[in-house]
Amino acid sequence: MLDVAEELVQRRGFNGFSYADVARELGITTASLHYHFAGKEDLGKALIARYSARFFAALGEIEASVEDSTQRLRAYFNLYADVLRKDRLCLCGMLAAEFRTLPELMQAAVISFFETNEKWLAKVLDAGREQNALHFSGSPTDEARMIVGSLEGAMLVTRPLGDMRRFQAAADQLLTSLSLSRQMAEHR
Amino acid sequence: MLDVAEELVQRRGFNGFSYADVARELGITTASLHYHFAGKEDLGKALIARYSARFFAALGEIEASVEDSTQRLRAYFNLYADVLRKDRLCLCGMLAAEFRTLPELMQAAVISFFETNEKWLAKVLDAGREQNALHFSGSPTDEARMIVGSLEGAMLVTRPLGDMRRFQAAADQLLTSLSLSRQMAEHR
DNA sequence: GTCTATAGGCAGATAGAC
DNA sequence: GTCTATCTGCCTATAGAC
Repeated sequence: MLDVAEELVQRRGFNGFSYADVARELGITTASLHYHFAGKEDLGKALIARYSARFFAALGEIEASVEDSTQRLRAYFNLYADVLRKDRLCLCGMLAAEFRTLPELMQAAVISFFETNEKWLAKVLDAGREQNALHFSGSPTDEARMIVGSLEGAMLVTRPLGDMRRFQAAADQLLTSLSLSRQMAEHR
Repeated sequence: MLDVAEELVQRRGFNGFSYADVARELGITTASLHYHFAGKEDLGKALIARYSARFFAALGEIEASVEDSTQRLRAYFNLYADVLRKDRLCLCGMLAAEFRTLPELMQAAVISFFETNEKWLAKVLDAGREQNALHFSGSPTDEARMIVGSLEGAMLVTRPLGDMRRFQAAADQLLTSLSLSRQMAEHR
């Protein structure tokens, strides 16, 4: 149920799908859907909550299984690539576009997703720089924000153009610029 | 008429506004709107056409009035910042999110916008590198794609978070990394 | 939990008078 | 060009039977 709705939102947007779409796909009626999610806002909140939980769990998984900072970044970028490969946008990236049309509680949940996401990334960046494995000029927070924006934007623009390599090129370039050992160090 | 519709699409998305919204704002009826734009798709096509024309005219203006490559980039980034300052997304960035729900001709027009946009930017980047004013590792085309994605994404994520400085920080970082003279040169 | 049935509203769109 | 009036369809949502 959430699976079907999630796919629809990530592909078509929150304003681009209906209860009827979800119900048809599941072979049930819209009335049944309303039993589980009284209103579309409830469904939306549930979707963000589950997506966030899964995403942050994946971040924890990366921390647990990957030591190297560069490899952690690579794994992090892969989370986005996996979404895009399924011809979807990041759920919260899509909702960010539709932000002005969303109920308040959904807006707050979207903001919270990005803040937590960027906080985790900033931590990884900070640690990587500490170990002299990653190199960037500004604060870890600013760098994290820049990276999240770039990844979300790369997904956004890649999908219409339909060439997955475009996203990969952007991700590779981010990774390269962070890994190059001499470039930024000289300017600190 | 197009002004009102454009604002609505850039703020709320193509699926997030109606003929009634436009008509109300203008003090006319939806029937009158249908006289000028038979269907929503026609309105959408007209919006993209005008937005693209205006955007590309602005690019021409930059070429005509600014010589320095770095300053051209700065002016280019400012086009995006100006849109965001009005609490809007790039029209085609918004439509890229909703891509899967758009009529075919609108999809084609969105793709065309990005291709022309990136072609212009790649030309500026190439010239700048030629003059040793800009520095990047891959092809001008790849770099242009990366920049467009980053700018679109920065707008996307900045708006919900509501802090314009976030976009500026991302733009500055792009500009800085392109301007630094030593970093990439060593790795060519 | 799922159904049928239906409400009430708004969407995009059209006919025809002025 | 703009209007009134209207259509048809889809949307979210609810009542109540099974």
